[in-house]
Amino acid sequence: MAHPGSIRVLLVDDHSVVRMGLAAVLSLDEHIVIVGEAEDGAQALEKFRTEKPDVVLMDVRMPGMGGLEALRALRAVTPEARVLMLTTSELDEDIQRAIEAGAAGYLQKSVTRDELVRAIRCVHAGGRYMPEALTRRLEQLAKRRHLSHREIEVLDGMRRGLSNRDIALALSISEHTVKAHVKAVLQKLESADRAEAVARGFEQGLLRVDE
Amino acid sequence: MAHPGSIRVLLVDDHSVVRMGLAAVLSLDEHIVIVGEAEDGAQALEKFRTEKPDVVLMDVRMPGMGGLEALRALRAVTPEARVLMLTTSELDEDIQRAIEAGAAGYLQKSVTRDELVRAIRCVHAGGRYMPEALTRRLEQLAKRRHLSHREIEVLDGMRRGLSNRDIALALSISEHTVKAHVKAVLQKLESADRAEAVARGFEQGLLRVDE
DNA sequence: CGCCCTATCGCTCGTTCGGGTGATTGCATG
DNA sequence: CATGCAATCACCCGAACGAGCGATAGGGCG
Repeated sequence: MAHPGSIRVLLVDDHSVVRMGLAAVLSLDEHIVIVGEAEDGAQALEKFRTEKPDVVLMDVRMPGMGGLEALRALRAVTPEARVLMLTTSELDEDIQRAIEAGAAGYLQKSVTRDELVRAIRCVHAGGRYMPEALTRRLEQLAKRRHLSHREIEVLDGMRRGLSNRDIALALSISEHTVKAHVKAVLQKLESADRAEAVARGFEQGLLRVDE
Repeated sequence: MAHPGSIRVLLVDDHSVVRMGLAAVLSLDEHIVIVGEAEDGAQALEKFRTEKPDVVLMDVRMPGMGGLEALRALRAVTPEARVLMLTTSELDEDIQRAIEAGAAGYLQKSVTRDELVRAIRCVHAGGRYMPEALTRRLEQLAKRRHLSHREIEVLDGMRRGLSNRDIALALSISEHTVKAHVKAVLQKLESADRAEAVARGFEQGLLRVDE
């Protein structure tokens, strides 16, 4: 190692431009050494085994094995791995899942060089790093009433244009019960009708575009 | 200019990491010179006036004035401006809009260094650059019936949970007309009801999560 | 053991939705 | 000029929706 206290970093992002950018930004700090790059989750696991980095900088969205899966897989094998998640999409409850999955921090790609370096140092030192804006979002997410498993299934039925009766058939329950669930969904999502409920579902990440 | 045939490039992206990455990638080519960077649309217009770049590399999504607006504004004043749009979100009909607004090319950030440089040269030479994958998407988009402006307004009403009557009030038209629009939307989106239509709206990028 | 939440089922009733089938105007494209 | 499309308005009607009242049974938790 070039410096005694150097921090060995592994970059994981499917966009080469972003990797180059991170490398360019981080190479300005003499304590940080890029020991490897990976384009997807599988490569990340591979590189982690061979390079044993101190900190992993990982994109959330990647083709194939996504960042969250990779994070979980990594933590399952090596719980002491320090992983800083990076993202472009700010408004997501991926954040929550990332934290639950054991991320040591969560950053947006719009971070300044300074904040990025601070975050890496913080994480390397064993701490957690979370930008203020995101902690605020987290609180919002915690506040929001969350739907039960059944209610989400019903919401998904609505999304697919099914009538209450058809949802009932699909779930093998009575139409009355479906209506009860629909009512609960509408209340919890503060929606006037199923159309708005579906919209809220998308907005809050309960429903996803990629099917 | 360092080289006689050098291409003067302006970078526009709100993520400093991406700008650094692009700068790092492009500075490897001796014919390309970064003459400026901007963080948003307004800055881009400003920089364009002062620097007169040959090619503008612009992100689609930016806070404040988005990339598309900036593109339109730029082309309105300087129709000969050569703008290459960059994006992370692959599945979008922003592409179509970008082309309509006069973009000379459309790239994803996952491009290789090689392709990026080729695209810049191509655009600088007066051509258009469009990755194969995106041309295929464009055809798909062209196939799909697209909603009129009014129909999208009505769809947005549905998304907000408004009844036909309320949409009518909001748009200052009769409820009958709204029903006609709703019917057209349901047909075009092949939806059984407004809930599914809203879902399709999100899936096809007609409606956006960020409000 | 109570308490809360979830899932399930039941009924009524007014409102809204969406299909069917029309029409007219205006604008643009060919 | 004809054709097509968007936007506007109009009527009828059955089916679906959502509100407002319920109830019962099971699981987790203090």
